[in-house]
Amino acid sequence: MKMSNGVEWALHSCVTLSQSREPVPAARLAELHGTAPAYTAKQLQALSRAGIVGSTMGQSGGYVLTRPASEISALEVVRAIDGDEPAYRCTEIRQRGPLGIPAERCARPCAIARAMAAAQDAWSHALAQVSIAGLAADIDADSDGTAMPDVRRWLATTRN
Amino acid sequence: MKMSNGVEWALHSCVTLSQSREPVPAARLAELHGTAPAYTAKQLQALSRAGIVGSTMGQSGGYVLTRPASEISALEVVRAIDGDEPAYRCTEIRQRGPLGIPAERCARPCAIARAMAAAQDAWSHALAQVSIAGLAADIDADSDGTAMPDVRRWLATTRN
DNA sequence: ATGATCTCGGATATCTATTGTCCGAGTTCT
DNA sequence: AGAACTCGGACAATAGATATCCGAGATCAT
Repeated sequence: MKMSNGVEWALHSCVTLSQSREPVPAARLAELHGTAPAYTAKQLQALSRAGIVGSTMGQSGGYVLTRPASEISALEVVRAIDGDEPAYRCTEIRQRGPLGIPAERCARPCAIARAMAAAQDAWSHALAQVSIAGLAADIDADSDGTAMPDVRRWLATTRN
Repeated sequence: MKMSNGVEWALHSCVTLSQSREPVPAARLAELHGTAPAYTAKQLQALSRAGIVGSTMGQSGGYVLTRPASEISALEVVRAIDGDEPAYRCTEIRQRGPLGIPAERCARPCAIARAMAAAQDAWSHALAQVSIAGLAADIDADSDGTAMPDVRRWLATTRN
């Protein structure tokens, strides 16, 4: 079970965007994070499709969060990048083989699928309670309150 | 985020093995579940390496659970097949780019990594409380108590 | 004791999905 | 009106999972 690598980039991008009211181009985010520009852009496109960020085209364009950072959960970001399909998909093994159960008696999902779904719900619930604003605050606290001001300052800097 | 498809096969195999004290060959399990024989064998090898099942070679050999089914958690099976690496891996983006934080000040994991780890812990905790015996009981209950007796009867049948 | 048969185990191709990249359409500012 | 900069989707390369096969080893029957 492996999550897309782009989730990390997307979450960092959202945290960074939460520090700017002005649009930030994808290339700028890639430069700040030290990530591949083209691929970073791809993740931002996914966020845009999901409605988490809004895009402005043309000169002085870029991406902005569409909602307050406190109202965007980490779960939304993960789902936007990694897809919202559950990690476990039941192939209905119980219906196959010599002891296959007829589909009519399979109203409820398989017990194994139920257990996996419950685990995924616990995972989702944990991520739903983490907001971008909370992440930004935690990152800031880890650096004794210097990280986010530094980001704001760097974003305000005109591209040399 | 997608889990290996073999997890489903492995869990069903464990539930089936919990109904037999005699060794069951991999080919037999594949036949019962309607799965590809060669690939099913591969999953059982992984379970064997993890110590969840024991193997007996030669004629009338096969696989057996090494512990009571009530003491084997679904989490162990998932880890044996899908690997025990966490779904989210931090690339330490905070150390990169123009605002990169020096490694010496990165004693704690990144706040984003912490949130993801907490979610994964919630997921693991949920699966750790599900035992193979519990799954067998639930599957049995879903079929009004006919499923597991049917499996025992089928396993006792000599291969024509 | 010996042979034959059946078992697992690891090494080996195929294939899908993720990763990574590029260029065109559209918009904004000058 | 022109030019430069932006996003957006379409296009290769790569890694991992999927699926398979054959050899090593043990057991049972003879």
